[in-house]
Amino acid sequence: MMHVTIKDIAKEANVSYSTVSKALNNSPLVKEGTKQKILRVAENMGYEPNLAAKQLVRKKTEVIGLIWPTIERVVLATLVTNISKAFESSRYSMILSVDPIEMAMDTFKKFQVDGTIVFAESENRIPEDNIPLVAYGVSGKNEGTYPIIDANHEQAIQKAVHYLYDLGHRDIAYVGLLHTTDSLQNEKIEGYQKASRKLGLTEHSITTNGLDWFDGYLAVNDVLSLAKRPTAIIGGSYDISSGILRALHEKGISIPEEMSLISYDNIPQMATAETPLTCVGVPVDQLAEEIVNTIIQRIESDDTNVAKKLKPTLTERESTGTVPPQHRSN
Amino acid sequence: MMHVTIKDIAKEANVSYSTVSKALNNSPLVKEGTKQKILRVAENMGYEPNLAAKQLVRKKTEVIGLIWPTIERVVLATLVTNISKAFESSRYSMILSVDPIEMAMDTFKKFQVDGTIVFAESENRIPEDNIPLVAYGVSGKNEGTYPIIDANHEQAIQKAVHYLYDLGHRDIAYVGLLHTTDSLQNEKIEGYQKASRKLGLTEHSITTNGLDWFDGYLAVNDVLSLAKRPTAIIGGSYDISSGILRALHEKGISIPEEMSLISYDNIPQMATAETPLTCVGVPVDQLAEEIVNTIIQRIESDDTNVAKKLKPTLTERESTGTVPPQHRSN
DNA sequence: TAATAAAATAACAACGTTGTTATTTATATG
DNA sequence: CATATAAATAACAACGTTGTTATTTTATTA
Repeated sequence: MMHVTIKDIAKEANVSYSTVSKALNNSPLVKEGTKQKILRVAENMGYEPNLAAKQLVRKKTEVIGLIWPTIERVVLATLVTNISKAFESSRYSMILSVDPIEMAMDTFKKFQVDGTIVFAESENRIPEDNIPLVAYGVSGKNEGTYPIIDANHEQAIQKAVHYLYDLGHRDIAYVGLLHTTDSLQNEKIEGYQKASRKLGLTEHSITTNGLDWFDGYLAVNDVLSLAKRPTAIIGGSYDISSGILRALHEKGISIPEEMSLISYDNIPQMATAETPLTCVGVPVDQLAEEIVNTIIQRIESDDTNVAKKLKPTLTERESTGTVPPQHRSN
Repeated sequence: MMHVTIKDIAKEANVSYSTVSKALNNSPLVKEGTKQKILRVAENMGYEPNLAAKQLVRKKTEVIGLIWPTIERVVLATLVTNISKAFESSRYSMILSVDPIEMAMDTFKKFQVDGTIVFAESENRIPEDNIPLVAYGVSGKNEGTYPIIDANHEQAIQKAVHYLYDLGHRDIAYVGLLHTTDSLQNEKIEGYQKASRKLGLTEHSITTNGLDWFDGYLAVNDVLSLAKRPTAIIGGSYDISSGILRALHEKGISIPEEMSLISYDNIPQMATAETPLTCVGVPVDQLAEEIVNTIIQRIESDDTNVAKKLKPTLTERESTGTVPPQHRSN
């Protein structure tokens, strides 16, 4: 059985194919009665519109391309899922490429996607090919040809520090990747430092060797051998925090009675960790929502809006509590 | 500047647009001289062919859709990257959807992809929508409307056992997810059991609670408290093995002097683990190659080939060695 | 009830390609 | 050198839509 076209429907319904087209697009120019009849016939015949033809005349695809060159990072996987879900309630659908940016752009240009979302790692300018573009995750100075959506990492960690402070903690360690050129990591550290200074706390920052779980795992030894043993730890990412969590369990340190733990990254996985983790960061669903809205807005109103730093949220779970009595400062 | 079409080129080059079309498709029907001229003009004008138009008449897109509903699994991420790479040397390109199968199929049907690859988790039949389809990873009985590519998990683990046996090991533990309905896991266990029986070894299978790294980490305690302490461990997956590795390091058990470790999954990450891991499984690049070839072949010759179980390979690294002297059985 | 306005439908030209058929131009043949 | 043949190019109809313009049908008015 060949593909059925509007002309087939027209013949079957005894109308002209232009009327069919209008009916299928719910145009007010066709009488309700005929519209219903045509719709029914189309349904019966199993009509599927031909995107290529539509595209050829309308020059719109209602498809967004997402470029994700580094699929190995779990946090981003969650974001992708959320973005995909966010598109469901719009008239757009999403396709994905894991190729390097330039290549992916080429593919998407061929497909004539209406817009692209790029998960960018470096701060390098992305060559904009006059397809509306929105980037995620390249902080740094933005020269403003395309919007950049980013979480406010600094503020997130600050929030974490203040939250712990309010619970009575005075010795709070930060475990993450220090001494790096990765601006994302650096922003977090700055948040930690600023908040500590503001609250008059001594800083205990412990560097890891990488961003994997065992990097966090190993760092716990360093934390515990600090001159003044901290009562709370802030983990710089989901992976690092799960390593920390594992190590603490291992050493029989109870959470949150003896040690509070709070993690960067606000993703659902935090709730299903060994001990459900309190965390800070922009919730992924919110992030996804924002990215989707921005690209759609940019497509539909050609709005060259500027970078957006999203406000992080703190989600309280079982891994944090008030400071243990024996450590309470007078 | 508007999009340049073959008609624009035709005007510029003083030929008819049909000649331009032929020239651009390198048809033997146009004289070498004019062909060159046209190509030059096209280049100069920055011509980009319009896929929609081409597609409308040719009914081919030379694009393959990959459906990957469960992006959270790292091993699959590596496979995706490899598949994408494998397509580079063909005339096809690949797009990805992370939507549920039915939804993704719909999107791809709209795009009129020439074929789809599905990463299937369950053994449920995938509704084939007369777009050529190749599935990856649903073992089980295949009723044969589409090819299923799968690694021979059972044979892989058997290979691991035999390899360890040849190194002198007589007490080999298997750490993985037991007692499950997940047929992939079960195949591995069967491999372990069959090989053990064949070689007359006592079985030491330790079940984990899940497939995460800490599941492997935790299982090590069970391994070490077995009546007869094993001299080698087979980890059921990359994640599990990295947990095992971590735990062994932690406990100061040297690898491979005191304990050999071999992992299922043959991915590049194995080489960059704390201790480079010996592993078994079909190498991802090979798997990717096979998947790509199969779908292309199916598209181009409508070959309804049957399921393919790929032969696993053992890659030797630093985590395995001969059995320690004190454990040697006479 | 004819004239007129409004509503519904039909006709048709785009959109940018490919592939088939028709025409022109160059080359070989007797 | 006229003629048959081959090579090169041009013309044009698809492909399946949308949107604009032309036509028909129906409703409204004097």
